[in-house]
Order: sequence, then C-alpha cells, then structure tokens
Amino acid sequence: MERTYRALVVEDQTLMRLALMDQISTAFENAAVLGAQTLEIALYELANENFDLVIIDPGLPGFDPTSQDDRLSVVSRIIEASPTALHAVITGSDSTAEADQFRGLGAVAYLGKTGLEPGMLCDVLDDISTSGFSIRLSRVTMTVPDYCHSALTPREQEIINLMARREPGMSRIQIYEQVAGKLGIDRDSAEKYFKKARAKIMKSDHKLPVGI
Amino acid sequence: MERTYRALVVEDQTLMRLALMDQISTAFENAAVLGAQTLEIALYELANENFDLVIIDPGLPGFDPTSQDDRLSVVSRIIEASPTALHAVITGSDSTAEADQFRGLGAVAYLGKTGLEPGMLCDVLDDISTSGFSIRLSRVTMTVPDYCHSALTPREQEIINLMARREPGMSRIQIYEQVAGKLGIDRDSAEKYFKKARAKIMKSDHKLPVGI
DNA sequence: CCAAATAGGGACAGCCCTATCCCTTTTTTT
DNA sequence: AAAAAAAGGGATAGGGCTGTCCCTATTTGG
Repeated sequence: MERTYRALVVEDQTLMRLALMDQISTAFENAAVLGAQTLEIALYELANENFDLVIIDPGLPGFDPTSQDDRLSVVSRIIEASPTALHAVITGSDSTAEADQFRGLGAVAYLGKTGLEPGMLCDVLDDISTSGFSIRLSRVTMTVPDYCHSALTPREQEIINLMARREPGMSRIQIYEQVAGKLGIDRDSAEKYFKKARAKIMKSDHKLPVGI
Repeated sequence: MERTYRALVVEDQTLMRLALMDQISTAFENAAVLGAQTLEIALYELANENFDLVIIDPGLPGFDPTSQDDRLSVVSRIIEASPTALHAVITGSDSTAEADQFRGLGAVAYLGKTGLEPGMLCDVLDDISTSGFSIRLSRVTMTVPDYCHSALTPREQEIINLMARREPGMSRIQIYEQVAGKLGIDRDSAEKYFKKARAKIMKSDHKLPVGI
C-alpha cells in the first residue's frame, strides 16, 4: 500500500467541492481528501495536518469577490499555513494577470472552472512535475451536448458520450475499436455496451441524443 | 414505466454541469438530461425538443458577467425558446434583487451555488409545486469538513460523513439508529459499515477525520 | 450477387457493493 | 459486580455492473 496522499479542497460551492474531492480520490490509489467551505475551516485543518495538495477557490464567503486584495489574501494565508503542499488555484473568472499574481505567491497551478473536465487532474499534475506550473484558462470546447440517462450504467453513459463525440467519417467498427482502446476493454464489449445503451434509451424515450 | 422526464442544464463549468445533470438523473426514475456549455448549444437543443425542466447559469461564455442586461438576456432568450418548461436560475453570485428580476421573466427558482447540496432538487421542486417559486440564497452551513477516501465504498463514505456531523451528546447506538433511519437500513448494518469504514481508514492512514 | 457491416440479442463468470445476522473481547457506565 | 456500550470481525445471500464470447437476422456497399 502506497503512502496516503492527503489533499484539501477549499471551495464554497458544495457541488463543485464534492466533484473536485471525487476527482482527487479517484485519481489516487490511496487518498484522503478533506473539503472546507470557508477559510476558517481550511485554516483549522491546515493547522492539524500536513497536506500534499491544496486546491483553492479564492472567492470564499466573507470576502469581497470584486476585491483583488481579498482574493490574494485568501490564497496567501492558505499557502503560508501549508508551506510544504502544492497549491492549485481554481476560479470561475480567470485571467492571465491573476495567474501571474498567484504564481508569485507560490501557487503551482491556475485553473479556470469553465472547461475543467473530469480526469484533468492527472494532466495538471503532469504539467506541474514537468514544468513547475500548470495554467488552464477557461475555454469553450463543447460541440455536442452532454447526455445522461437514469437507465444507463456508468459504462454505458461513458460509451454513449464517447460515441456522440466521434469524428465523422469513421465506420462503427473503427469507432468501437477506438473507444475500446480508450477504456481498456475489447472491441466486442464496447460494441455490446453501446448497443445495450441505445436499446435502453429507445425503449424508455423513443428519442436518441444528437450524434447517435 | 413512467414518462421520460426531460431536462436541460445550461452551465459553462463542466464539473458543475455534470454534477447538476447527475442530480437530476438520480432524482427521477426515468430522466433524460442534456447538458449545454453555451447559449448556442442550448438554443439548438431547445429548438429540437420539449423539456420539462431547464436549469440556467446566466454567466455564460461570450457574455459580460458584470452586465445585468447580459444575464437577463440569456435567461429571457432561453425562457422564450421553451415556454412550457420550468426554469431554474442557478448562480454563484446571488442576490434577492436579481431573484426578483428573473422571477419577473418567468423563472420558478433562483438558487445560489454556495450551499446548494446533493439532494436539494427534490426540495426545490417541492417549493415550486407548493408555492410556485423556490429561492435558495447562498449561505454557509458547514461546521465539519467533508471527508472522502479512496478506499471507502459510497455507503461507507455516506455513513462516515453522517457520523462526523452528529449532534454531540448522543450515544453511538442512538446515532446508529438515527443514521440507519435516514438511509433506510438496519441499525446493525449502519454500525457495521461505520466500523468497516473506520477500520479501512485506520489501516491506510492511521489518522481519523474530525468528529470520528 | 457476395461480403462486410450493423442491429439486437443470450449466456456466463467474476467481482464488488449491499444488507443482514452472527460472534467474541474490551471498555465504560451504573 | 453487573449491565450496557463499544470495538472488531466472520459468514452469507442477493444484486448489479463488468467483460467476454457467441448467436442470428438484416442492411449496406463494392
């Protein structure tokens, strides 16, 4: 068993905080992740434990979201309270200027919430260990809507969404091959999951999502 | 099989959009949920399908987040494109004044992202059918940090977090009883899951979260 | 027309999560 | 000291998800 990887997510929006915590806990074999909604709770935890990674949204309750001083103060207080950790700033309203400011405080990543997708954590950590800093400004990448249906298993969801985003002009078999490669399963299995998912949707809904 | 409940989530932050979609798809027996990152994608979907529920974050890419006209315009265009749907506005920076403005446009809910927790959707829909409007302004409720560990199953996670938030002064047995009631399982099972979870954490981490 | 691709299934084993019931030992409380 | 509470575990049945292999029609493309 590897050493426990310790992380703290400081973010006031509960759904986002839980999503980030889930990202971290699934990215590591053995991770313990704490979530703090306020600076007070964060500082309390930082005083009692050493963390490997701290993710910070500077727009916390009790601070003026339009005041750059407030944002900088939140991050700098957290960094001072955990000098050995890696610090990633995540924000809804990002700018290169602000990225530089936080980098000056010692942060190793600056991430815009828009376009920050599941699985991005590994890429960010790669950036950090390679170049010492990771910056991901908000950008719009979506061309096809996300789809999600109660009747589908996670695997089926995944394959439906991969299929919907396929590049046009490929045969189904080629796509199955490609999707199977991404997921580490057989082409047959990918084909099977896709057909099963489509059948479920047709049965309950009689209307398929775009791209299927 | 009940009729398929159709919902659309218009939100540019991917993790938040997926979290909201997941909330909806698990709240209904049979739901098909689409996610749109931009107004263009949203309007395209609204033109091709009728939705029961549309959730809108007015701070979309391509609009000025500080311009109240832009925010109102996003919501009003979506409402006009789906006159039969219920419309809920969700925002990171909420105010009662803005809530009134969106209500004037026809929205039936105004939700602040801070403090918007998993499972809140049912309460919001209850508010709407009871009083015609649901407003949930941002507020800080957290007293104990969230906790999440790779080694725990979802059930174990849930029970660990419920236990950490217990009211002081109750015996363990009473708390097991209460938690079991919330989850609809036996007291013995709740006790078992809790002990299993704690043992896993101790084995991998040798450090228990606050409140356990 | 023939071959490939596609649609739409069935069967099966393995695994993990769930939920319940059971047991022993130690600690705390009365 | 006796009773209650708590820690720590074993065994088991059921169910769903996963992944693989296999099957038959039907459609499409060369």
